[in-house]
Amino acid sequence: MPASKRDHLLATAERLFYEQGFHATGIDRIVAAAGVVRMTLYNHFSSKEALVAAVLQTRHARFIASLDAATAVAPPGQATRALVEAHGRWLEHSSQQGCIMVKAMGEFAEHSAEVHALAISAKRDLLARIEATVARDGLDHHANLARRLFMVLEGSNTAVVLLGMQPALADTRAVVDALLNAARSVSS
Amino acid sequence: MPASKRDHLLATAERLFYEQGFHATGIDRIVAAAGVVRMTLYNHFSSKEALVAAVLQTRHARFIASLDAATAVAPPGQATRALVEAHGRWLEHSSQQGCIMVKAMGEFAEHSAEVHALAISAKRDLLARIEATVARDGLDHHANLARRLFMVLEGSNTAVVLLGMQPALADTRAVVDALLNAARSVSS
DNA sequence: GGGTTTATATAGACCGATCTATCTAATAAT
DNA sequence: ATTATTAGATAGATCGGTCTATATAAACCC
Repeated sequence: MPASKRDHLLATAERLFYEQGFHATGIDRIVAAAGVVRMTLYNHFSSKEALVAAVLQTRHARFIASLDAATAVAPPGQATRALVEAHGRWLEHSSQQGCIMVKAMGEFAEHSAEVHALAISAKRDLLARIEATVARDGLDHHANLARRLFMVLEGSNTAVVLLGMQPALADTRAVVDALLNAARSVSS
Repeated sequence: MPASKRDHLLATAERLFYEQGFHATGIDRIVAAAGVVRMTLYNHFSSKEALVAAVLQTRHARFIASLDAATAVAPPGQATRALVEAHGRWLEHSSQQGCIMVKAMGEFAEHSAEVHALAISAKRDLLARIEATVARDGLDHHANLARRLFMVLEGSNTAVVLLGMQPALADTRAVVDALLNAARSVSS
């Protein structure tokens, strides 16, 4: 009972795009790695651009689902920290080499308005989630705090590559703590 | 007195690589934009990979020079903030669409060990500069603090694209303030 | 200065490889 | 019978890189 060829193509393309880059990954390599033939891919996706868009959409859906699952069960007032921890777990098992949306922005800013807009909206989606979570925890100045937490999580994406996973996660927690403590006491 | 063709090629390639991506920018487009002929490029650079490496090196040298110039003239105890401000100015006039080293890591991780190592070492160079600057300001736990400041500056690269320049810079300052205040009072 | 070497740039043909995408015909699977 | 998949040829464009022949111009020596 293998998953559908379409799903298998999506998973294979996601891995190759993420590891090798979008433009550097040809259709032939994707279909070869997926063990299907080129027409099977074009049967499910109208173009490489459509395949890239589908990859980003499905990956983003998984990401958001994992964040939502974590915040949903968090104790009152702990949703923000739960979101940060969930983000850390996402880095650990799905994003050790940088954020795929950032990579997509870099490669498609001038090449595909659709893909670029998709990556941007994924990031805005994350920011909106952070803002809603911060508000739910009853923290003051939640819009300001949310943007700053967002910035820290963005930084942790790169820090993982440069500092290693465990230091990056520890430093992320430390910076988040500093922000949350400052928010409670000072309310800048 | 036009700059040398080599310098002009470097500047043109840097702009195109940054805006359009590395793999998506062909040799033909670079030489056409630079107004030179194909062989002129290969006269100065042995391959596209060598051109990419040269672009990253010269850009990084400019970046580091601007940071060093700012910290060199900073009042005692203010070098860290001066570095953060210098980084912000770099974003304003040279890096409004993400960090070129991050883009290079994404595109060359599996395609060029040389380019990938160069981008990594540029980031480590920045981290080392932050660490030296924090130490010069006499701040405690300077290695920990430096890694966290580094993470925040990495986040600001992406935040510029998603939030706009001025909000990103303001949020960067706010997070840096929270870290520096926490470092002085709590020494975690 | 005049003539000659030397380095740099131009123009453009050329190479094999790869790129995305399409087409048809045969073959499985439901 | 219908749908999905395979196999493979094919298209035209572009890729990075090489080659040769010509032209320009500064550098050097007498």
